[in-house]
Amino acid sequence: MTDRLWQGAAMAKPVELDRPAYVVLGMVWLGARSGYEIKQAVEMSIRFFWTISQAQIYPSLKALERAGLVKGRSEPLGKRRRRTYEITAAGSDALRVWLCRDEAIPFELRDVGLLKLFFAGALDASDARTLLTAMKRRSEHYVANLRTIEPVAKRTALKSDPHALLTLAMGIAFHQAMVEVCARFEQGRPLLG
Amino acid sequence: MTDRLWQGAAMAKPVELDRPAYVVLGMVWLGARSGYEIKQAVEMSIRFFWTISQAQIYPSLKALERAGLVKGRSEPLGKRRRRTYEITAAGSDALRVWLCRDEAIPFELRDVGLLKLFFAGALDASDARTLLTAMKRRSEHYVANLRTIEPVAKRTALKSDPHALLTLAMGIAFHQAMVEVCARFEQGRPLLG
DNA sequence: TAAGCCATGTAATTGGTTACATGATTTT
DNA sequence: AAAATCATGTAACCAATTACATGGCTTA
Repeated sequence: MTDRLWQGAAMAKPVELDRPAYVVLGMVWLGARSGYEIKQAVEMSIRFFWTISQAQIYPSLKALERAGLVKGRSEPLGKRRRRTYEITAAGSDALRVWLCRDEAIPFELRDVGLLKLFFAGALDASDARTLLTAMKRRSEHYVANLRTIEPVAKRTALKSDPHALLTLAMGIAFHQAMVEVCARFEQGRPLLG
Repeated sequence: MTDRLWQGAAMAKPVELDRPAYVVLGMVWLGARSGYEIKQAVEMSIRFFWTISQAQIYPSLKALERAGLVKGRSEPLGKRRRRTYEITAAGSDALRVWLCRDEAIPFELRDVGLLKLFFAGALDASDARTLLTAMKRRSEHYVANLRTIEPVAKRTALKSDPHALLTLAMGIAFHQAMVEVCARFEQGRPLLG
C-alpha cells in the first residue's frame, strides 16, 4: 500500500516546465490542435501581453508529451504531415497547479516609448510634443485594434469563458488610461489628483 | 574645405549604440555621475517600465566614452576607486537624435499575471477568484508604491523637468485602470461600454 | 568586528529570437 | 505558375541576467 502511494506521488510529481511550455499547454487546453494552430492562437489572443516564437512551440510540445501532459497523434492532411495534440487529465491538473501556484507574479513592462518620454526634457518643446503625440497615437491605435476583437471575445464570454474578454478589457483600459494622461499633459491639465 | 566638412560629417556620424547605452547616456544627461549612481537612478525612477543590470552599465559607459559621448575621469573617494562621467555636447546631440528618431516604438508587455488570468477558465470559480484578487492587489500595491514617489516627482516637475512626473502618472493611471477592470469583473459589472 | 553600502569588472548561463531548411496544399 | 498558407524542425545567434570576484568605506 505504501508502495502504491509512493508511486502515485511520483507520478503526480510536477515535471518542471518552462513558461513557454505552460503557454503551449494552455493553448492545447483551449483547443488548439497542432503547433501551427497554437502559434496562430497566440497571435490572435494573447500577443498583446505575451509572445512565443514558433521555435519554442515544437520542442515544448515534445516535452509536454514526454511528461504525459498532452497526447499527440500523427494526423496528416493528405501528404502534408501534421501532429495533433490533446490535453490529458494530468495535463489539465498541471495547468491548474501552475495557475494557482503561490508565486510572485511580476509585472514586466519594457517600453521604449515611456523611456523616451522620460528623457524628453533633453528636447526642445516642439520635439518633445511630437514624441508625446506619437505615444498618444500609438495607444489610440492599440485601443482601436483591440476593439475589433471585442465582438468575438464577447461571444465566447457569453457561451463559455469570460477570461479572454477580461484580459482584452484590461488592454483597452490601460491604453485608454495612457491616452488620457497624454491628453492631460498636452493641455497642461494636472496629471494627478 | 571639403575635407574639413567630410571630417565633420565623419565625427558627427552617429555611432550605433544599443538600448542599454542610451539609457546610460540619458541617466548621465540627468546628472548621474558614476556607474553605481546610474544603477540607483534606474531603480529609483524608471524601474517601472525599464530595467538595466549592473553588468550592462560599465561596458556601456566605456562604449559611450570611446564614442566621445561622455567624458570620464578617475575620481576616487579615498582609496576607493571611482570613475565619474559627464555628458559631452556630442553626447546630448546623440541623445536628442535617438529621442527623435522616427522608428517604431513597440509596446512590449510580458505579464504572467494576464497570462494566468487568460487561462483562468481552467479553474473552478473559487480559484479563479483568488487569482483575480491577487492581480487586483498587485496593481493596488503598484499604485501605492508609485504614489510615494509622487511628491519628489512633483517638485522636480515644477523646478525643471515635468517628464518624470508624466511617466509616473502613466504608471499610476495604468494600474488604476487594471484595478478598475478587476473590480468590475468581481462585481459582475459590464467590462466594456 | 560584522554587516551593509560604495564601487567596478567579467565569465557563465539563460531565455529567447532569427534565420534557415524542407515540403505539401490552396489560392490568385 | 507564382504566391500565400499549412506544417514542422533546428542551428546560429543575441540580449540580458546571474553569479562570481575584488576591495574600500561606514555604521551599528
